[in-house]
Amino acid sequence: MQKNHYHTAGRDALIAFLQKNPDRQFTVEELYAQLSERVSVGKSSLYRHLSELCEAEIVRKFHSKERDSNLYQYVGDECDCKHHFHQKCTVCGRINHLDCHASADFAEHLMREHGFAVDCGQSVLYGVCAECSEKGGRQNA
Amino acid sequence: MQKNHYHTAGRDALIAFLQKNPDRQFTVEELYAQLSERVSVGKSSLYRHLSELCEAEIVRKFHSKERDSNLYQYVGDECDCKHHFHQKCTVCGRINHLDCHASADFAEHLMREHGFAVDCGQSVLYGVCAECSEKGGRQNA
DNA sequence: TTGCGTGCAAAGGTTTTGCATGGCA
DNA sequence: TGCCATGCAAAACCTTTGCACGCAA
Repeated sequence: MQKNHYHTAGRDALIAFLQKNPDRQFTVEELYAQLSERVSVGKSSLYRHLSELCEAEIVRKFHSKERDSNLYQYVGDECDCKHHFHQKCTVCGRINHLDCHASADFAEHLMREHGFAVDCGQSVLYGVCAECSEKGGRQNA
Repeated sequence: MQKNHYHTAGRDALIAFLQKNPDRQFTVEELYAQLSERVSVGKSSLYRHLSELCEAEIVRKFHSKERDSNLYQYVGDECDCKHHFHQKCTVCGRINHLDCHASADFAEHLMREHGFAVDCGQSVLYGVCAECSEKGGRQNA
């Protein structure tokens, strides 16, 4: 990929904003609201950028069941996300990277015993994170 | 839930069809095409039924990244899907239930080491299944 | 007979596309 | 200067909703 020929204000602002919040997800609407405060930007351009950034795997697109909308999150380029699973908390929405040998072990088990070549990068484990568990219970189903 | 007062042809046909293909997922469009061959059915009713069946956890709604559309799959009621992971092949689209101790072991590891209470039922592992691997390569990215 | 379930059509929300303009190199 | 990227508006798309009718009980 990597076909962004020109450097433009809107694009830079979008990437910078996402990059500043690597552990958060945003809807297009939220990104539009944030960015249009500072620079002139249209939603169509946002969609175009996000779609391209997703292809380049710099940004990831999620579908939130709770909010029933698409969310975007920066995942960086140097990320070794292809080699570990991701835990997504269904309460707070945060995504944690599971940098742990068990990840690799489990992937290997899947391959050996089940012939299944799991793509860790794509696979998201849903559940409730430690913090939210401690806070007691589930805010939302 | 369980509030279906009446028994109607359209509803029965939908459930029967999904039940006959427990390992496959369908878009609303596909379901509409299949069912409208046999019985009179409108899309709005399909949406209404599916939405209700999802609430009752008889059907599960997935969002397919590849096809970028919502898919529905029968999961039954007696299903112990809450206790094992699911493998989804990104080539053929099939979902396999991972009835295996490693599933539980991994879930326990997540809880013990990471304090993460994973919800297996919601968590889908993406990858390429054994069959598709043997067929060689990837039909679609 | 009663009232829920239905299909149709229209509305609603989100995402994509066409096109002329403006900005980057 | 040439061409890409942009923004606007319209279109396309999927899903929900309103409404009058039909069918199950």
